[in-house]
Amino acid sequence: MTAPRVRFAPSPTGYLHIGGARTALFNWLYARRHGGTFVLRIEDTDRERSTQVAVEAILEGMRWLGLDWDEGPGVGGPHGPYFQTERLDVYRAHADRLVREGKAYACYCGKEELDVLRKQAEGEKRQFRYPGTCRGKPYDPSRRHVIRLVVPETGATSFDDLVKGTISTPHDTLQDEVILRGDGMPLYNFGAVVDDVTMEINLVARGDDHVNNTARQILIYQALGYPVPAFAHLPMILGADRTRLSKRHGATNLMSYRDMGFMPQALVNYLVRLGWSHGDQEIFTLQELVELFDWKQVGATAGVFNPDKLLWVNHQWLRALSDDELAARALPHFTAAGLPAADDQKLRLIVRQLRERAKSFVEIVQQARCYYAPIQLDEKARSKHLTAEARPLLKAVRDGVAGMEAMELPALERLFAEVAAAAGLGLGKVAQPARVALTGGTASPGIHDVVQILGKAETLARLDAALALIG
RNA sequence: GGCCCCUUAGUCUAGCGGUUAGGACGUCGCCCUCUCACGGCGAAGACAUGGGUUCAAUUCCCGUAGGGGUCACCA
Repeated sequence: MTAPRVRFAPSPTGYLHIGGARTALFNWLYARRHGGTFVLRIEDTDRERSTQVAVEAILEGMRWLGLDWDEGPGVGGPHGPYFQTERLDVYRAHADRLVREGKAYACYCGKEELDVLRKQAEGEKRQFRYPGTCRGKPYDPSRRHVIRLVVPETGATSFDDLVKGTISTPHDTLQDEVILRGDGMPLYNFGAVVDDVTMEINLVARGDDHVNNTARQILIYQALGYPVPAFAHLPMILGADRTRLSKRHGATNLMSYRDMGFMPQALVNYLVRLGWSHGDQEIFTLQELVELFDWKQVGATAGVFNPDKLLWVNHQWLRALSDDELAARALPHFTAAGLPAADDQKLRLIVRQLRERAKSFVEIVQQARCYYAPIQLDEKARSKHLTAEARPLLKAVRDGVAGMEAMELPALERLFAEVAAAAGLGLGKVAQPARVALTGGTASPGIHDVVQILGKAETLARLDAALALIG
């Protein structure tokens, strides 16, 4: 088989969203799997909505996920330019040829008059189709016009989708489509086809909201006399209510997941499993995915985005990190939260304890807050554990710690055990009050670890404060 | 509404004519235990529905219902 050339062609009208990221990922995986080429093309012909900021945001998202492109913005390539607005002459040339060959024609109908017809059809509960008024009219470049493709009225166009199987579209549901606007801008279907042809794309993989465009595009390929590529339409990602994923369902901006403390590997892992599978395996590295990816395993059904599962996947990735890596990656989130953490031994002790307890960097920060800021004493925890009965126990722990040189785990374990034994109580009777005094709450890593993280001075200070509080 | 696509537990999925319908997230219970996690064990929970085809349908075909997508001088 010839090496695949695939592309991801976002329009820069906003940030890179979850769905787009998955489309890009599948394309990238396919290209890498077969030693093909992954092209990034920016479809910015909607001048109203396209922005440079959005272009940057999309590139940033791609880089964050680790999806590098072989041709496109920044890297160039032999089929450039890769911004559609820089390719207007290409579309014009192709459109002119179609007009010359009688496969397309200039249409002088105003938008307003067509809207009237549209309304009328709507009123009669009729399907509106452009009536072909300008078919056969002579070409007059001096009048403002659009270019329409001559679409057959009978028959049907079908294709074999790599994920959905054979899909057929009757021509009577189509119309003489506009391929070039009055201002010379190509319409989506035309621009995409001309670019895919000139960029030698041989497999088009995109969201299945494009299924209905495919027949129209195939008609354009045929009018142009070019080979039709293969198609793969990926099912949509839905929200919990099974409607198209949107802001209402939570964050759809890929990069906001970075800010929420997710690892890019986790997003890739989760996104690929939403619609693709390899037996019972849940966790995949990018390398594994490159080796295993296959359209055959891509499901045809839309999937609901499940934040809980994403969090679980993220946890799997997080806990697999070494202490050093985990600390380094978590640090920016501490800083963002305004906590004075540094990449030091203390941070490493903290992340070592929190890797099993926190599923994201943000959760790590939440759970580690008490080691960098004054404790926020939970009232229920205080009334239950910082009691008169607990006072002598805390005092004993305090004095024990005061008498120790360094905060070594074995010594701390001995201390807490001795205090409990001396009082004839279980370890919990000592540990819980101490935990509340030291962290402000009832949930934390092992009490010895907490003391070690806090260090001698801070431990004593917090214990004294608790003692004073009890009175 | 027309057209197109989809349909295994709450969710993601395995399955590709004969299985006690498997795994994962989540939920619940028990164990471990200084709390919380982690881990271990266990439980509840699915083939939308009606017809065919077949010795045999979750699996193949058709209808119905439900869901999604799309019907622009947007992409």
